Amino acid sequence: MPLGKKFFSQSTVDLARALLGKYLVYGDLRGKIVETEAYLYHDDPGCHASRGMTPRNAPMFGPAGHTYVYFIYGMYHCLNVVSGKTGEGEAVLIRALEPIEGLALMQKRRKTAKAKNLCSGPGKLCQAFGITRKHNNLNLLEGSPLNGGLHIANSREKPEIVCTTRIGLSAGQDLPLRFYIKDNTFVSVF
DNA sequence: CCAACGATGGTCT
DNA sequence: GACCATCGTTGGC
Repeated sequence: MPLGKKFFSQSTVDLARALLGKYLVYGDLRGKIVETEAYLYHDDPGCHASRGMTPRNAPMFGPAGHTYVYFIYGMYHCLNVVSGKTGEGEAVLIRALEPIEGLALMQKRRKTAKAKNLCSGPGKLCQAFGITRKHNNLNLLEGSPLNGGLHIANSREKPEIVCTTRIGLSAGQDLPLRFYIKDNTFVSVF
């Protein structure tokens, strides 16, 4: 079942935790979300929105449940789920998936057969799912005709969650805003 | 094994 | 012109 407005309306930290165990679905591709990071509007210098709205980060200030996809290091994309109040730039970065369906296409795009190397990082999972800037600012909510089929699907899993500091930042490194499913081997960094 | 580094281009100052 | 929410490769042990 696609998740709707109520699910995306919880606080950004709660959403980052609630997304663990849910599914990212796009066409015939499906992956279980196993690692996320929260980016907050207040007191978080690591957040793209921390110095105000710019053309790039504008989707973060929009409604919860939209996507925020950005291009990084000249060759990779990262997928976020916008969260928090409209007008305050917050989002959850999807950092890793456990591949569930559509492995053959993921393997072709990632140029590797190893399941653990298909979606175990924010750039990797966008490559495996074919997510680019064209998928920026799309509505993930159920019933949206313009979302291209990209959505988050529910599950009953209640995973055991580990919390650590976030990966790869040069500001806000000390905040405990990274979450992953305990003992899941598809996480990007242990 | 793992630390270091280069690729590569959009974004903001 | 500097920075960057990354990744694959390289070269040392």
